[in-house]
Amino acid sequence: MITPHLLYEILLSHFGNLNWWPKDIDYHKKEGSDSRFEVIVGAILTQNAAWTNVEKALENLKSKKLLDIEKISKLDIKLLQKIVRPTGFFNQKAKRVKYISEYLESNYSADLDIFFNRAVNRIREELLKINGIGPETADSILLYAGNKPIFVVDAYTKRICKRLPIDVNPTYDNIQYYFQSDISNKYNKNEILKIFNELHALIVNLGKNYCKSKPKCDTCPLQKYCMYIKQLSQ
DNA sequence: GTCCAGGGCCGTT
DNA sequence: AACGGCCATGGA
Repeated sequence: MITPHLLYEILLSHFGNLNWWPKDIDYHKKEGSDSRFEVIVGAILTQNAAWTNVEKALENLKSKKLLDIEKISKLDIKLLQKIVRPTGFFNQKAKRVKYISEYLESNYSADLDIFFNRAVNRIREELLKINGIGPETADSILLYAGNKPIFVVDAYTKRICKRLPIDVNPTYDNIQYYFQSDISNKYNKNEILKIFNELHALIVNLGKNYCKSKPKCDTCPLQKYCMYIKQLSQ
């Protein structure tokens, strides 16, 4: 059996640190700027989209000085659609980015310190009520913008849990609970945040390059643990 | 031309 | 509860 902490060790030794979104807790507030809102917008825009396209949209927002909660909550929806166009599904994504901006503006005076400085479960429930924020987007926001110890499950994680001998029923909540409890039992509290952050990135890297819908098992770092390649050859 | 990327909503079964 | 259609651009 493969356990989450073992999966982390294997992938880390194979891929090394990937350094995705902010790795240290103080990153967001460097030099007076606050990149947490950029992470929130990025989490929505990357829904079923390539990150390179998300970067284009974020760059559009930055160059127009519009990467700001108050500005987006007042922004013309047509203009916002044009700005986020490269990420695909731009009609709904423009709405979704506007919804959460309006929400943060009207309920928290656009103050992310107040928004994030509460019990994790409460923030999560609130996020899930906002149209366009599902479990993965909510958890990405909690982990990568809020620095909360939440593990993000995505389509790759589910696929890998189905193929590898991992003892979990592969639904979102089951996988998340299993990964969080296993990692929490094996590591110190101050390491957990970094590991949740890194493990999600490592899994995406594995899913993108090896454990694809048409997998490349011959060079996969998990080949000797995996049973999927045996299923394929039957 | 085809496939698919760091999902979520909504309607049907 | 689980599944399918839909949303849509851009790079491989």
